[in-house]
Amino acid sequence: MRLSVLFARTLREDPADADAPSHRLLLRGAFIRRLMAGVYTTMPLGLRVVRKIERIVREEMDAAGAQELRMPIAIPAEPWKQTGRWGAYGDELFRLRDRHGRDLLLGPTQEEVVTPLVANEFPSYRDLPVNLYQVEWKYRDELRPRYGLLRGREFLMKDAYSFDRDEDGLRRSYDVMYRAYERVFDRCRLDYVVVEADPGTIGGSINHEFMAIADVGEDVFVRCVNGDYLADTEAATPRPPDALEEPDLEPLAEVATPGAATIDAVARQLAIDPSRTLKCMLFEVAGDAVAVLVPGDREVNERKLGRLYFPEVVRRFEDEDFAARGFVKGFVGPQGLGDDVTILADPIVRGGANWVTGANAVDVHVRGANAGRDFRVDRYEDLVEIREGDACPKDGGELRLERSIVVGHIFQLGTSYSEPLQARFADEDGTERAYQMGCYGIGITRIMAAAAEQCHDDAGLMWPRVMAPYEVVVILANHDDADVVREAERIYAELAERGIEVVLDDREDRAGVKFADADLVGYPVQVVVGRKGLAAGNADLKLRATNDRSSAPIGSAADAAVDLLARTP
RNA sequence: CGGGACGUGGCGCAGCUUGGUAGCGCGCAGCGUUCGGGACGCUGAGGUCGCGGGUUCAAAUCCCGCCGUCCCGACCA
Repeated sequence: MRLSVLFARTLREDPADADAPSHRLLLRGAFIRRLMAGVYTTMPLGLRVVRKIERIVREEMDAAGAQELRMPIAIPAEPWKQTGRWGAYGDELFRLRDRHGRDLLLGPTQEEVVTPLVANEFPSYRDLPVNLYQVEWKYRDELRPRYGLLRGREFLMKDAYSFDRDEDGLRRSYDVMYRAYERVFDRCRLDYVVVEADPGTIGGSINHEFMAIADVGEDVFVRCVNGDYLADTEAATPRPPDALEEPDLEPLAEVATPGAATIDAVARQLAIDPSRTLKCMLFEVAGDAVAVLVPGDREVNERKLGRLYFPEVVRRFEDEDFAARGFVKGFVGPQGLGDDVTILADPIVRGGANWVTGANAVDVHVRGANAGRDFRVDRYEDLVEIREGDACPKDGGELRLERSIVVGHIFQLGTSYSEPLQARFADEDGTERAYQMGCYGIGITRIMAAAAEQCHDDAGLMWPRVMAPYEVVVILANHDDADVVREAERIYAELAERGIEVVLDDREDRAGVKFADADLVGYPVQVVVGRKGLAAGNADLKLRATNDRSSAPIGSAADAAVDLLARTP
């Protein structure tokens, strides 16, 4: 390819509405162009990157025994109504209606298509297991698209679906995919971690997230500095401090705290650290009141609480609840709560004594409240929001919060789709059973953005070899010099001949413009052919990954480029 | 959907407070000089000032409504 004809105009300045490095650089490098919020045209350079990622994914899926097919994007709503997702997916679903008034949707994921399909085609246990995948554009009307390709409303995803006879089979299929995913992300040279994710409200199914480390990532996870613990913030459990050995118990005493209805106000009035206070949060679960105790400087993680009571819904007390039960908002303390209130405490509370907490009366708190003596704790449960610096549950090491981008997510679905869709196969004993399903997603366009986040410097992108749009750029530094042109053309042809993906920058621009563009677009290797180098019989090379420059005799410039390419990550 | 900011040639911005001929830089086209880290000179093309309404002799500028975009939050493969 010659850059003089390539449909790619780089931008000299940062676009005003791009903030994240990947968004900024992909726009500037002419990989993508925005059409509307969260929807982008993939330009020729960008499409080459996408294709390369797809190829890696396809190779690993095929190697794992999955079979590629291609399912429609515009799909009927009926099966979605059966699984309940027509309603549950809410406004995120792109809905449309055909001329006959039938409801359709643009697929955000394809369980409702693939499941009935498999039930029709493979109705016997002898057909199983089977794993089907596709690489197709997905549509989700995100609440807030952002960061360019990182959260788009249209995005390219590889989605795979496994069907097994039983749970053992599902686990085997899942393990195979888990390992295939590791190979995909290893080959993509991503710095990533795998975490067992919050089972959430899907129903306690096992699932893992593959998360590429990036500052702009939307998902926060914790990692022990000693490297032995990784967890999603929604699942992370800090090691509680040791219980006090022989606490010097103060007497319980009331203290006036006029107007101090917040932890901060109480701490200020009494001149104590917020961590000395005991926060008592009230929730309503199935008509009963639940109190959660955490130190005043900590937050309750309501997702953890929700999981504890799933499928019951946990709701934070509102003003009416306080009024109805006679609690004083801002002055609630556990010592006054009756037997009808379940009192949960985070284990961290064991490490403290002589708490300052509400006295269950307006403008009054108490000092010296102690568990056991002054109030009871029905159960200790992990309910605290993890934070930077907490102790690792495994070795007590310091926990650090890091951000990441979810590039892959795999689930053991079980029968949660096959049951409502009545997708059953005949088992060996003749009975009908619902398929045990797994689903496995990889965000192709998201990998592209994540790689851009991880591989760039001030000058531009630094693609790993496997996803670079082209491997080598031959820069013709003086387009008006016949010798330079001849040598550049020769090296370009030789590299192409050797199967290297190469572009020739034959534009009539000054050398500086070409150098800047080469750095911006991020070709792994640059070969500069110009008058200056030629006078010494050399071509000059640059390895973008390190920005190291070198020279090679013009006659062996192609060899030198190939050698350098081999040194690109 | 809540909070914030912004919308002026392809891109980045000024002009708006105090209404009166629509500007600058980059890019684009032509000519010339330059030519290994985003050159310079001259000439030129290109704009419903997001859209609609209102005030006014007169609106990019003031008022009302809407739309769009980005950031934070809620939410989420």
